[in-house]
Amino acid sequence: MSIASPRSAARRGDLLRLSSLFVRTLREDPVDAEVASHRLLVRAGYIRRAAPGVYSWLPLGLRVLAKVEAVVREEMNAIGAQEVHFPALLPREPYEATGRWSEYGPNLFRLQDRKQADYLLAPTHEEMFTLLVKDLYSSYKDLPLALYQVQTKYRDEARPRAGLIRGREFIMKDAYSFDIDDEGLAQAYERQRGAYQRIFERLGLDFVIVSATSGAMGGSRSEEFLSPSPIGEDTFVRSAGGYAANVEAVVTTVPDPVPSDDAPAAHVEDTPDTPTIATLVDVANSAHARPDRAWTAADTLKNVVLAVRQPDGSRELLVVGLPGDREVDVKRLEAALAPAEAEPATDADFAAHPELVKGYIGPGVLGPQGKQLIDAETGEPRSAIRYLLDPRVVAGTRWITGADAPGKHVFDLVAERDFTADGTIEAAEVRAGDPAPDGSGPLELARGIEIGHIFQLGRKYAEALDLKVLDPNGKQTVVTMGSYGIGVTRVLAALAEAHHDDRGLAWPAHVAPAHVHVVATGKGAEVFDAAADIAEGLADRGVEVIYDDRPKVSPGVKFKDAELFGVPLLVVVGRGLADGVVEVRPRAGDAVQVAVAEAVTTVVDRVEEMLSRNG
RNA sequence: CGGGGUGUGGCGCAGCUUGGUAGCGCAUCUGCUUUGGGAGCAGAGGGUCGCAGGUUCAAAUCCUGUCACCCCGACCA
Repeated sequence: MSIASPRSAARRGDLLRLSSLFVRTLREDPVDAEVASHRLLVRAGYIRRAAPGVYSWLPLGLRVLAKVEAVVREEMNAIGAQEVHFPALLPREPYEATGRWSEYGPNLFRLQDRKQADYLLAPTHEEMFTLLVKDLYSSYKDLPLALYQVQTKYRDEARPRAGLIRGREFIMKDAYSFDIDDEGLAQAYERQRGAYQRIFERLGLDFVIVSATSGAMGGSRSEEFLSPSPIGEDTFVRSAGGYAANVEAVVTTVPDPVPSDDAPAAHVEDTPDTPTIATLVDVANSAHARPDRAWTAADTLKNVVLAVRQPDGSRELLVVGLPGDREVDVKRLEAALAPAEAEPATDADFAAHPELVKGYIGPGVLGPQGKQLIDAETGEPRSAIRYLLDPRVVAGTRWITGADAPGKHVFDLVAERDFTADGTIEAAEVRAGDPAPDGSGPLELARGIEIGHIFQLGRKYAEALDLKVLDPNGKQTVVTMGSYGIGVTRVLAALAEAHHDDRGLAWPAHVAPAHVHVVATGKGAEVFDAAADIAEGLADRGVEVIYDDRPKVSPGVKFKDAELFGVPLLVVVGRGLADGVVEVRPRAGDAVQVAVAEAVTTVVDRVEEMLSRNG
């Protein structure tokens, strides 16, 4: 079904007759479909749900999928990556070796064979790629190497949603690079990055590249490709000056220290019934008003108690201090603490630490200050709770914060002068208007669908699986790897999200299931004959055609179906035939009348023009 | 895993309060009419009412249990 060049006419285009095409459109939205891509792909008969997060592909959907895959393959091949194909069904052992059999947790589909041997449905294939290269290659002369596959992946997502956007079975292109040194890895990464840009450009999909945290996968550099969309699950920031990042990766701009020589000494004040920031600000303004302006939440230092759980299971308390007008962003917090995880402190935690007075916690009992406290009962120094500050709390800044006693707060507590912490942490939420880390202006927040992710894995998997080659000096050297993924089915969904209206899909020409949709309206044989001639003529010239040859179907239904399918160019053969003309109109646009005799030539030109616009 | 909700022909739903012949729209099939924006008339086929147990002369409906699915929050292409 390749998109044959109409010019060459070397190959006949597909001609799909709706009277026999395996498709059924739905007039009503499926009740479980919330987002446009899901709703329209089901209604237009591209996909059908088979199980939660698992979809069957019908002819039209499969055609679009194949086109997306074709673009991905062409660009992968163009940078010298070679296609392989691993099983989706894999034995346990390789995943045991890297620890992922257990680390992946409940998201891994596990099963047993008749001998009770453990298997899994692969969520990703790092292990297999690494082992395959290890099997076959053993010299630096074999490198660099880049391999990829287009494969079905399985993840038992806690909550599949939004149709193809987050499924439990999905198609992913995953590529891996193998290099002898960091420089080689950096080059491989850049090649993949370039290929990704070309892929999404050719597909007609807007995207932003944001720097990302590499998270549990380890590694140094990592970027995500996001398709901006309100229904996206990732929040990212960008500035007018070109900065873009996942919120997890945003580094706070640290203000300059504030001179505090003339700051008043810290003083404790009565602030009864002020366990929250809002009540504290109210009381501060009524009972302890400052002369120049009103107190705001930004004047307060909020201390949030958390429990941090390390991968080895150990657990310790942590207090994060941040301006009272900002919330803790759990994703940023966990990214900052990775691989440890954070959880809320429990009542038992507070019971074990009587110095923590809920609602009135201050730096006085935390971190460096806490180490100086002597436990009244034992006479020993207390075990101080680790205390990390938001980077905005720089030397000289003045705060209202808890005095570690019920109903009391400290005013004019100056950072560095009156208290210090064990360090800083990027845990506060990022807000619109915050400065970009690179000075390129204020940030705006937006949502995006993650359609690709590239990162420099480094040597984690090569070490775990002992992938080494001999270097020029005859020494065993661990190979360094990169990993590059594109969610192919998700890309298709993102395309549908980006290209639709309230009447249906509206595919870019390169991925549409066909180039032209020919509709015959009317009942006379001459209409169908003329439409069939045009459809055949177009196919002969290499154009892919959907031809609505259904008899006894009203024009309204045919138009509605055509709009639902989303083929970019519509040709209507009907009432104009008496005057020797047919209508040619784009999916969204105005119709032009074309003489029947010119129809094929005109449409071929239009198709060529559409296809040459991208890639 | 926490919260909310729903299970009735392929799809969308009513019926349940107050037990008594399973219904409507779309889709499908037949016939006639209709043919430029989801046609009309007439007829037809298709349902273990999620599952199990209980109450009852009688259960889609009441009771108990269970399973599944969907939606909103913590993970990822």
